[in-house]
Amino acid sequence: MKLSEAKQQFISTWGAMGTHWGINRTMAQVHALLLIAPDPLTQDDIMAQLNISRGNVNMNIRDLIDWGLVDRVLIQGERKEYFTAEKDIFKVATQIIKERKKRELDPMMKLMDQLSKVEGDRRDKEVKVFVDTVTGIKKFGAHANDMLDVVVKSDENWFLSTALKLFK
Amino acid sequence: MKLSEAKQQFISTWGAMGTHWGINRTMAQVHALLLIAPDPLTQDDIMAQLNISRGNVNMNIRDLIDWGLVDRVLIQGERKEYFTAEKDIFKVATQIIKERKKRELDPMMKLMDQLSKVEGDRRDKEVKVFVDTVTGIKKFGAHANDMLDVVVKSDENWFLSTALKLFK
DNA sequence: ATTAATTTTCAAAATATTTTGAAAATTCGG
DNA sequence: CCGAATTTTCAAAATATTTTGAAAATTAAT
Repeated sequence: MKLSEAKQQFISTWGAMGTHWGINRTMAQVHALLLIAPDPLTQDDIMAQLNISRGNVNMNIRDLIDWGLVDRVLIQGERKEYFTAEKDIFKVATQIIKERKKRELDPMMKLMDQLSKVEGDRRDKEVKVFVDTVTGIKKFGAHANDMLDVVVKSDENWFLSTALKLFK
Repeated sequence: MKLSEAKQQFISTWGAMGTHWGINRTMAQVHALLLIAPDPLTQDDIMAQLNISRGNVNMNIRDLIDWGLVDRVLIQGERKEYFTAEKDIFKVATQIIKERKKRELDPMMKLMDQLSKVEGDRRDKEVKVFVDTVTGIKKFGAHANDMLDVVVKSDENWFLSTALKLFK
């Protein structure tokens, strides 16, 4: 397979995958493009390569920066802004996990705490099932939280990788 | 907080969360409704409680069954079909993880294998960055795969929970 | 076999999301 | 400070997704 073909394939698959992960196709494609770009790119480069409008590039780049996945870089003597993506996939994953914990898991757990304090008699079936469900989610959330911390903190830790396999 | 209010809140939040996880709002809401229902529900029950059309309920129930999160139950003497959701959240998570591994992670890894065989000189910067990125994703995928297996196989395993905390 | 209850399908309508592109705002060299 | 280059914004247009609802298919009781 030719490099140009492989790049296309990579960008398009990464984009499709993005939609399964709650980010939009274009944002994921911009990210993919930057991931495999040896040097920083400008908005115009991205527009040209992905065939999308300036406004679109601008918005998606901004979101990627918010997610901590892309950085602006200033190239001396150049007026234009350049953009570059973190290339280390473990760092990328770490960043995504951190953000999603903050944006999704934490608020969800806070809500479950509240909901578990619902009024009503525990002997009422309706109440019992509700509280049990919410409690189950809280427990799972705590477990997931621990797991994710391990992923985030361990990166390519060899010992951990080995340890994990013991549990399989 | 009243039970009815808490239920509403739960359903609506679970639905919103679904959109961040690549499933649609309604499917997540139907799931939420079934999670906190003490007894199996019919399509009509779901239509009434969520205010959605019959066709919509039907399609989303089918998807939930495909995901292995909901089961049809036959109630003796009744003509209608009833539906019930797995209530154990750890089992729910296990099921979701298994499915998503199969639907997303596995194909992605297969593609990365192909892409890593791209032709071209490794001393070419373009080629190098591309191959390095793809290789990084493969490594991460393997790691993620192991982690997820641990989650799936360990469930509420106390020892594991404790062990995980050591790595934090 | 007939029929009424129930489920499924799917084209069209409604809704939601994404994209565009041109105008406004900002930045910066001279 | 001026003006050209660049970035940002955002309403409107394009596109994509979800929902509806009625017709078709299926099911099961009589």
